Amino acid sequence: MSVEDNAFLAMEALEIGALLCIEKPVTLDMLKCLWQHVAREKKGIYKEKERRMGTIEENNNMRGIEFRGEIEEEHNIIGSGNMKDKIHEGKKKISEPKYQIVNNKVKRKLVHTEWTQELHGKFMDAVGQLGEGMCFPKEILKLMKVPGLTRVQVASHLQKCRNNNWQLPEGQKYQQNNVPVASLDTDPSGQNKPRRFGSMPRLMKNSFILHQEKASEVSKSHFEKEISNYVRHETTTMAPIKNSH
DNA sequence: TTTCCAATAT
DNA sequence: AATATTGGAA
Repeated sequence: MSVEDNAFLAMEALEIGALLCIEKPVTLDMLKCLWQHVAREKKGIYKEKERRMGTIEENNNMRGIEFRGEIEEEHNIIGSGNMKDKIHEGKKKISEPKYQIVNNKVKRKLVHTEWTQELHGKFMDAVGQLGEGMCFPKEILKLMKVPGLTRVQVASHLQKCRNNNWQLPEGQKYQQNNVPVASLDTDPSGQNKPRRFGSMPRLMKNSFILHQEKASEVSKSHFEKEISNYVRHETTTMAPIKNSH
């Protein structure tokens, strides 16, 4: 970056190895474009020619690189990132930013979080702590303490779980730390009207079944009891299952 | 203003 | 199928 709008300087920088020369002050617009150059470089589609020649093009305050027309930010999100090169950040599996070259254009690849057994376990723990009527994405997120995880992501997962529509991705076995069970209505004041919001996800049935398979007699009966609690709860305060065609 | 959440998109 | 995004409502 330079305050100086100097073509010669820019060329020199490019000779030395700069990918791009931009003028100060950097605009937000400009910043939004930068990733494309990184992506390009990574893909090795930089031709030495372009470095030396495609210079003095005045383009959105950019020097040294022509990007208008040739590279366009493509907002279409492609495919789903293959989950291979993941890195672990805290407890959340995230993917590195990914790009893909299609038709000589740089496109962003979709990156999404994978709800692993561990992540889901934390989710369920949080849900269990919060209890029926108190399960809001924001609160769940807070209790989960997973760096990088967002409220919206939790909300999406919560939706799936509420609809009993979720299962572990490929091959992972489910195992819970705590067993979150909607507590029975023990509210003595009797003012425990069903809440419109914040309902607890209903994934417990499956979990119980998995548990029972290897559970001792004692804990088995324990689970059965919990199930009955759950069932009762379901019929009293759960929203009806939406029927899909 | 912020957050929810069902519907819908990818 | 799983996760993300949207957009009206609370």
